Amino acid sequence: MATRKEVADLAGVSVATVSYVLNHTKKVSQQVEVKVLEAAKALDYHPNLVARSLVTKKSFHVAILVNDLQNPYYVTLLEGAQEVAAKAGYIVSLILVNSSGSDQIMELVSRQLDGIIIAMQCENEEDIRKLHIPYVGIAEKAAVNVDYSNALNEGIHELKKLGHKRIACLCGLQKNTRDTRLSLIVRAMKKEGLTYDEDLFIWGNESEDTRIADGYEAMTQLLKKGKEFTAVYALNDLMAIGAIKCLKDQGIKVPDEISVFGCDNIETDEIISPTLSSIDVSARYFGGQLMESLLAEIEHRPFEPVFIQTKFIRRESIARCKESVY
Amino acid sequence: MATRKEVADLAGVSVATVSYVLNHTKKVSQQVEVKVLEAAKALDYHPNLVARSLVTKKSFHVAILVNDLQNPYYVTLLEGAQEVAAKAGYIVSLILVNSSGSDQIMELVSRQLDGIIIAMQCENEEDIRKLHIPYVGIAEKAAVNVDYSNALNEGIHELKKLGHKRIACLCGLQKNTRDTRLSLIVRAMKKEGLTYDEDLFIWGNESEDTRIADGYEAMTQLLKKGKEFTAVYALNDLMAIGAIKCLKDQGIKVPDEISVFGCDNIETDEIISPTLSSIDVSARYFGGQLMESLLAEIEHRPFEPVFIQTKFIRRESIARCKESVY
DNA sequence: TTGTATGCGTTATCAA
DNA sequence: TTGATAACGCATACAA
Repeated sequence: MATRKEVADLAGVSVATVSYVLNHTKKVSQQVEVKVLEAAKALDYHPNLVARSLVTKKSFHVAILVNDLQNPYYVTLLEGAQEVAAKAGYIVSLILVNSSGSDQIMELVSRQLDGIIIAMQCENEEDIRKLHIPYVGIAEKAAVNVDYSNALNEGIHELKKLGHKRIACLCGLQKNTRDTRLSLIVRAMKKEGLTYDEDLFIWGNESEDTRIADGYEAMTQLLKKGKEFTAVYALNDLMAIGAIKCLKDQGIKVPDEISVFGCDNIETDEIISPTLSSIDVSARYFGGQLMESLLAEIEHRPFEPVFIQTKFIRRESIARCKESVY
Repeated sequence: MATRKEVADLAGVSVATVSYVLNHTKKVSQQVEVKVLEAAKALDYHPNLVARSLVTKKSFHVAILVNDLQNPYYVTLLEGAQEVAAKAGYIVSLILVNSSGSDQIMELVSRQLDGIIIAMQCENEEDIRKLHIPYVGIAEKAAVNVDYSNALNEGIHELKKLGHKRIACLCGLQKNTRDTRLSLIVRAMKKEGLTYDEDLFIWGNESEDTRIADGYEAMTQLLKKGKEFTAVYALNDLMAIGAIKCLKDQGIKVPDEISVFGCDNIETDEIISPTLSSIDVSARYFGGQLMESLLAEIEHRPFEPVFIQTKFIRRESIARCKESVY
């Protein structure tokens, strides 16, 4: 690996001059410029970003914290974020946060990371704040918000129109977790004059019980209650898929007897049978905007808050209410 | 951010001594040890890994190159790799290689990365070799191999037993791409005395046409040929899922008229209907072992080559041949 | 056992 | 327009 000094020597100039031309940081004469560039090319010189980081205190390195990469939603979000970062010259590292713990998180400050995106329901956001590193999350109201209200209202309205009166909800998260979707779904139901029954809300045990198996489990619990319902909203599509599987296993027909819809509009929705109604949230765009806002904060640029609109996508999993009781 | 010097001052020792105790690199007296540790804790000191990298020339930073994160197979592989890396103190960055190009790859040198995992069908491996950075790929024979032969033999044998004679193959990759699975499937067919018909092999156009839509497209092409076949092997499950969708759309019943099996054993296999027969490849373990072998190379440790065994998983998508013709 | 001093490859400050 | 040279925070050879 050629160093800057070698380039300087070959070009017959000082290291400072090499910096000037390579970083376009000061005016240099045409003569030296070409000499330096030629020398750099001849030596196949690549600047050492580690050394640069040491003095500039900027690493152009950010991290994304995820805990459920098996959920395609987060993968798409990640793709969107990575793309934006790459375009801006940042490299993004993936931190899979699971049981193992937060020692990995403390490392992020040692590594001089410029910023962090928290792409998960985060319990210990406090730990991250203490790092004094710029970060953005997906949970709270922030610079980039997904506005679920439209789509949720639409979904509930659609169910109402089809005659559904008792709608259950597979929440995925623990009770009392503040999640926009969950408060909005309640509001949407009230708005449509539907009876809101706490017993039809199934909560998760862990911070994020939102996988297929969790949907299956939640539906099992719901059925066990023996309460009447004719439609189900699941926090996300994976849960909805699990729930449908459970209903099938119990010999209950979807959508003939129970209508189901989820959220995220993942690719699988159109593959399964019945195809799954869902809410499209532009996960890729969301991820991209999250990164944009993070980079803006890092670079002390202003960032205009963005509100991402959602859309209800009706597919086969929803049908007219048959007034059947479970 | 407290620096090592501040810790030294507070503890009343030299910076070298601080290094000695923090890195356990030299014997120090109990006295100084506690003094240093206390000072470090008091100042909430975190070593600057960037500075360390500059002198040690080790970044504990590796990259994984992927081009299709929408394929759960790669996600699982990534998870396995990341877990191993994290445990060894490495941070892993994700490089999404798409059309945009390879400028990102040159950056990896500048960032002093310790190693690279190429988790994709790679065209420009040459570019990466030129970086003179340790790397491992998934394509070629290497330190860690997935032995598909068992599972493929099993799969073909199973089909043979069920009366299938003409088996098509959706290859996903471009013709002449050397892929273990594709050469092995041919061998398996010959071994079972099945007629091998080139016309029943559908190739991809791009370097990796292996998504759901590609499977759909490949099956469309296959049907258009009008050649007889009663079973299909798809390079991976996504393609198989696309193929089944296509067959359904054409009113062809799976598995009653056509049997299908894929490869990777992704979660969706058990969700769709019919459930998809597949080959389990322990993607998580594979990813982990890839990382192990990379780290071994980086740290100049010996690495015992590993051969990952595969298993054929029979599910609903395969049934007795009805001798129907398409 | 502990301290001093040098270098890692940059950027940046100040002179020239 | 260019060049010395001092940081940046750490590791380490060598001295003490």
